[in-house]
Amino acid sequence: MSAKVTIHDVARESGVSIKTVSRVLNREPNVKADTRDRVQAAVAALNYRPNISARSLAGSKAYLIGVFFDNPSPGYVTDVQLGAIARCRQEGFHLIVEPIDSTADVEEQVAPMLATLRMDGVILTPPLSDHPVVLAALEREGVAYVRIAPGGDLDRAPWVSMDDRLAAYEMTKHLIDLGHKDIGFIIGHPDHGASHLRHQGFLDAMRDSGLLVRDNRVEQGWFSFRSGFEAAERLLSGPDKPTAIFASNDDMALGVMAVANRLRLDVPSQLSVAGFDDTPGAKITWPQLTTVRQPIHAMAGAAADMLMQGVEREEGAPPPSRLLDFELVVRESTGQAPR
Amino acid sequence: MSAKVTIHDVARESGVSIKTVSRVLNREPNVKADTRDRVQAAVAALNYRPNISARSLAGSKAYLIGVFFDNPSPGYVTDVQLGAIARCRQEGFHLIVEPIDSTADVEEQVAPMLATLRMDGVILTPPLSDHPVVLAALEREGVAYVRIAPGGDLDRAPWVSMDDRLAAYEMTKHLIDLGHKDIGFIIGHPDHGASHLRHQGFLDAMRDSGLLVRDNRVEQGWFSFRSGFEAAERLLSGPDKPTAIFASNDDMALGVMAVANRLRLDVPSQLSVAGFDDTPGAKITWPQLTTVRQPIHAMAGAAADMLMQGVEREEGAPPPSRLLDFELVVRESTGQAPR
DNA sequence: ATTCCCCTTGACAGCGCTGTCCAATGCGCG
DNA sequence: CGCGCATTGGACAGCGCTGTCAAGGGGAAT
Repeated sequence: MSAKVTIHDVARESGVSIKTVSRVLNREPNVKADTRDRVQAAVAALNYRPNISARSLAGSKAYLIGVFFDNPSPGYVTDVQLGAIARCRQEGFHLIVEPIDSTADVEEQVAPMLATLRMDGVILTPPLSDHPVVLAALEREGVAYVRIAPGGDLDRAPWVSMDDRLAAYEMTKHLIDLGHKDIGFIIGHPDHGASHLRHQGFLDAMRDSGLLVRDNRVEQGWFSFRSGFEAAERLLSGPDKPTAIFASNDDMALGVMAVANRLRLDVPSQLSVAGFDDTPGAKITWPQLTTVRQPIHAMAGAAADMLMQGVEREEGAPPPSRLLDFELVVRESTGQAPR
Repeated sequence: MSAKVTIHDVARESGVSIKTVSRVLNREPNVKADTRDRVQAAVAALNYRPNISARSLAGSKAYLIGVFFDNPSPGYVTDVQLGAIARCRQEGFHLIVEPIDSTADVEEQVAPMLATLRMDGVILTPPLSDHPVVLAALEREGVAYVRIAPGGDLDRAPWVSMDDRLAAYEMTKHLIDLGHKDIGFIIGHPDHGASHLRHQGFLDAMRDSGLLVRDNRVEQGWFSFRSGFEAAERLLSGPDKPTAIFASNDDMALGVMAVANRLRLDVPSQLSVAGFDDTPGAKITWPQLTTVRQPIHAMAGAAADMLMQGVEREEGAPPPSRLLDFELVVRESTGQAPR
């Protein structure tokens, strides 16, 4: 076990006071370049690392960012973590992950944790981005937070998102351009704000192209493979079938593919299938899924950035939020409509 | 923002010294039942939560458990996190996740983090469980750790695992019982200790049944969908095909399924496919994958337990490790061998 | 040269808690 | 009735760092 080296050791080594060491560590101004160099040399020589507990106890920063999730999609979750960590590392911050079980007592899970940890901020992933109890607890404890892809109440707090409506609009357009006129749609989990936006984008594109959306062409799903599978069974039962199905996420699209497979419907010659998210699963199928690439990694990184910079907004001003770009990923699961 | 309530407030409220409050918080003996109750009532009344930074600065515990990973499989990673958290919550511990990029300078990623955070312990997931630089850094910094599914050097430190060899053995037996005699095998990533064990289990089962394993029936994979896909292409090219393929993990098995699909080989009537891990992907395919359920959640929980109890082993004694049970999950991707 | 100011640096007091050590109290026993 | 021991409670000193405040030093302005 390497000996613990403290700020005092560095101070002694470089012949300055501990306060000055603290100054250079925190990149405070008003330190002579020469002094700064000496301290940095000592830090390097002793291999000194400030103790995070001491820093957060004495100071106002905890160097801890929380990530809350209650997301059935592991790919999404890890992507968020990776994106956030990438930015945190550079600033010496660390990530605390906290799965929240929304079916249990949320207040009880969140409140104690916020009080003990006193994190600098937390990143909320859907569907937690819109969870009233979580938001309220965060505000009550005075902990800053950034919502990823919130569904509504956008002025309440800073957020990072992408234009879900536009993405769904463009995907629908892509299908229409391929000649599809009768398109089925599977709505996502109603608790996720994005579900509504994607649905709206679909509807808008259909309307703008003068296409009819029949009632029995829209099914409710829950973002899970199974729900997509079941929705597809309803959509594809009987002789009257749509020529394309646009599912609100990849997992459900995979469910659609499975049904098509079972029904011996060839994708894409007899049925086009489109997903949303570009999860790893999109490539783990054959044919590979046409989908929308969400900038999850970048969104999480941006959220972490905002938190580390201490997102503070002036009274009345809109929260400093960001809308990132998505990308339409056209692969093999969509093709020309059968005539 | 709720006012910060400290241990002093609780002490005043309950009419004892802060030290006594500390005693009841830490469940130390020698506190009269009556006193303990008064203190607990005050804690509840004031909604007091001890500050974790102060605790770890003053005491020897940090209430922080790290999880290191460099795993391409998000399902595995989240499962580990969920399993570990479930146990940590009960004891008031929190989880720090740290992705490690083994292709970059590992020492540089691990050492500073260990020094600043001073965690109570870290959980190592494959392939990090066998990473020499990580193990060495942990030992040098005197940070306890538990390895999940390590490949070798088992006496070095505590671990939690399952019997990978036996599981692969039984899966192979399952295939043999179905009448398969010509079975292909796809080896996992060579850096993962389990890869070797699974391969060995396969070989043992074949030998015990008096079956021959031809050289061109064993392919090297990397645990990724793509590597499984490519291995399957080699295995299934030409007229001389195995009747079953056992892939060392689900992602690769999914790759095999994709190739079978493309080749218009019906699974399972013409080709049986078996995977390993029971990741979410195993159910996100049609037919669903026969696989081995790894007790990932339980393994992570056990690892967290060991760390929180302060795994200390006497000199010479073997580390207090645990082998958990696996389960063969037979679904639709395996069936009777074609005659 | 003198005054003023700003740039640098350091002394010191905590942050909220635990560990150590000692005092007070209560009990059984000779 | 007094002594010794076990039990319980409290005072106090840090843990390693940052925030506050004040002091010293050198240059620009007068």
